[in-house]
Amino acid sequence: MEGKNSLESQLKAAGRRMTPQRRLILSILDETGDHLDAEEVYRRAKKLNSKLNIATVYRTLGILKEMDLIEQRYFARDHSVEYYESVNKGEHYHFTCLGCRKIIEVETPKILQVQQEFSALTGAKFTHACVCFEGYCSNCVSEEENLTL
Amino acid sequence: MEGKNSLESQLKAAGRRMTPQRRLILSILDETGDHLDAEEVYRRAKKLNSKLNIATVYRTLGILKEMDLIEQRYFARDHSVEYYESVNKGEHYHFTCLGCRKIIEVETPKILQVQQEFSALTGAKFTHACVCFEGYCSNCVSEEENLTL
DNA sequence: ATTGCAATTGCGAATCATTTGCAATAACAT
DNA sequence: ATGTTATTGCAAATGATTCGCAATTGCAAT
Repeated sequence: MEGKNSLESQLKAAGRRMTPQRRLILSILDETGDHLDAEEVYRRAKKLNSKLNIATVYRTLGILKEMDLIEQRYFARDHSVEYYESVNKGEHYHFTCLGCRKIIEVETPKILQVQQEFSALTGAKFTHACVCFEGYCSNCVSEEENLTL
Repeated sequence: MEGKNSLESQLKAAGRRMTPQRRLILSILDETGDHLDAEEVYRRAKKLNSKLNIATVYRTLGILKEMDLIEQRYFARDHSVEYYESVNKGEHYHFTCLGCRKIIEVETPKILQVQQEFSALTGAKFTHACVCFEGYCSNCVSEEENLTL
C-alpha cells in the first residue's frame, strides 16, 4: 500500500507536477465509495476550493486515465451513466436494474477466460474489457412483467 | 424473413407512420455490412435525398432503438466509436485493435453463461449486455512492445 | 378521391458535456 | 533565489445531440 509519495513520483516520472488541485481531486476519488462523474468530482472539489475550474477537473481526470490510475466506466447500455473509479478496485462488472436503478456488482472469472481463450487462439493481447449489464433485479422483475404484458 | 410490410405495421402499431425518409434510413441500415454511426447514416442518406436533415436521422434512429429494431453498440473503451446495427445479427462481441484499428468479432458462449448464472443466483432478468474489448492483434503486438519498452 | 388531424419534417437555435487557446501563475530542478 | 515550463482559470470554441415551431404529409375516415 503506497501513499501519495509514490503517486507524486509517478507524476514526476511522467514529466508532470503535483499541484493542490490535483491533490484535491485525487483525495476525492480515493476517499469516496460512490461512483463519480466529472461533474460530481467538480462539485465536491469546488466546495473545498471555490476557485477550481471544471476544465482542470477534466484535464486531471484525463491525465490520471492516461497514467492508468483511474478508469472510466459505464453503467448503462446507452452509456448515459458514467463514472471514474480507481483501478485498484479489482476485476468486477456491473448490472444495472432498469426498474430501481440499483447497481449490483457481478463477480465472475468468465470474462477473463474469454480474453485468455481469444488470446491463445489469435495471439492478440488485451488491454481492456468493457462490460456492462442491464436488466431487472429480482424485486423489479414482477413489476416489469406487469408493464410488458 | 419478413419484408417492409411487417416493419410498416410495426410502426403503425406504435402509432407511427412510414415516410420516405424512414424508408431511406432503414434501407441504408439494412443493406450495409459496415458499422455506421448517426453521422455516417446521414451522409449516405443525404446523397439520395439532399433535403434530409440530420435531426430526422437522429429521431429515426431513436425510434428504431426504442422499438428494438436496432441496437447502439460501442467499440472502444472510451466509447468514441459507436454505431448502430440491426438486432437480428445475433450474439457477438468486438475486439478492437489499438494498433491497426481492425475490429475482430469475438464469439463465445461465456457472456451468456455469466448472465444465466447471475440470473439463477439472484433472480434478476437480463435485457442487455454491452461488451467491448480492446488490445493489440497478433500483428500489432510486436510493434506495441517496441513502443512500451 | 377528398378531407382533417396528428405525426413528421426541415430548419435554426438551444443545449450539454468536453476541449482549447492564452495569459497569468506556480512547481520544482538548478 | 531563479528560470524554465507545466499548470491553472477563464472564456470562448467545439461537436454531437436535442428542441421548438411552422409547414408538410401520411393515412384513416368519409
